[in-house]
Amino acid sequence: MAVGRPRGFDTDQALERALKVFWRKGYEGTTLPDLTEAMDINRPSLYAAFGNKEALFRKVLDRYADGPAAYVREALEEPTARRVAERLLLGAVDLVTNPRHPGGCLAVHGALACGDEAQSIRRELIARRVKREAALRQRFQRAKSEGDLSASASPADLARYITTIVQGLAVQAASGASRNELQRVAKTALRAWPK
Amino acid sequence: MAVGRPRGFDTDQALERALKVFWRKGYEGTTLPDLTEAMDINRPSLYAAFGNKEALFRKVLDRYADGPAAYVREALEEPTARRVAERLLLGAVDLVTNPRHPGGCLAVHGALACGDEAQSIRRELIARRVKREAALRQRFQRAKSEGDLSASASPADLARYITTIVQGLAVQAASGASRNELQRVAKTALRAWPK
DNA sequence: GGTGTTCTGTACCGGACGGTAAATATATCG
DNA sequence: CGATATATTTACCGTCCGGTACAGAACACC
Repeated sequence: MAVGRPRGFDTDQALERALKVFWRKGYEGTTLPDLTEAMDINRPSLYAAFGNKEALFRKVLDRYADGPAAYVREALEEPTARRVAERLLLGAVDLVTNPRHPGGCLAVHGALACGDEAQSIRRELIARRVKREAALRQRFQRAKSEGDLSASASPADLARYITTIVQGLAVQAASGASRNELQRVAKTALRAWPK
Repeated sequence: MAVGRPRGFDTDQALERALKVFWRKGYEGTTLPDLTEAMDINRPSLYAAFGNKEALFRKVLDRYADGPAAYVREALEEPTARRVAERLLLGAVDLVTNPRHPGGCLAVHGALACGDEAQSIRRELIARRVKREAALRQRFQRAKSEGDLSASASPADLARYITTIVQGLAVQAASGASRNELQRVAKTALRAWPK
């Protein structure tokens, strides 16, 4: 066991609570009192354990990707491009309308537009979105070489199309759309899938 | 002419400059110094002419709807549902990737997630998004009765689908997608349109 | 040319922001 | 039992926030 006074709170639980707050209020809209109250720790403890507000948000982002948004990686492992697309869309609907979550997508509305101080977080979120789209494009490329995606289809176009819908779903959920409504959007979107 | 000292600036031009700032930084991310500097007026003049930050933002929203986003109303006047959808999608692409604009859509990322102080603005934006979708649904309903939209099509589903894509386009543009890329997204999306 | 009215400029308000110094409490190690 | 190391607590820092009081400047009216 480590020397010194042991930590009086569970960092994992604290991170989970911070995630919920950032998810609901975005990066800029979340204040340190918001965080310390939700995490039930005081400010110096937060700084000692997580660095600062920005570092905490990045840790929260990783947790988000490994937890609520883990469906993305799972979707990429589906056997066919069509099923990848289906799973991505329906997984997104589940995520953004899950009543146990704050609603919407942390990665989309965490810092879409923001002041100068949050620009670095904004860029980080953009980078993650771009990276996710790239992974999807590569998956569709592979599908093409494997023959389950038509030779005339464009992996880049399809990846961008699916990504666009997923992001649109996040905005819709933030505007109050229901799970059922968004499932129908996903279904409609899939009608555009190449034969 | 009105009595008293005349205003030393053009309110229309000032509003236009405020629009650009809010568009780029969102409601919360925009500070009063950001505004007064861009508008080239001092703070008491801003308050005398526009009320306060929130009232200014609402005026900016109206200007946005009547200016850059006026394509929405025009789109609704297209003769067929299919052409309404086309015009809406391509108009959105033009708007969110117009190099003369800040990029993205003010109504989408103005206040998607925010702190307690901005909740009233967030609700206002949600209300406007919902209203716009309702107008589109009614237009598709009309199209159905006029016969240019298949009897089996769902106006509600289609309206939500198109709205979702438009909002996704805004996020894509904020992530750096090019006009050409998003035009291809719009084209792909239209493949889902009912025969 | 005074007078009333409105706008501009400066300087300021209380409060909230993100972040930290310093003292105290609680553990392990010798 | 010290001695050492880490965590918590309280209290505070400078800065920026949105909003405004007040005095002076520029016009219309009589």
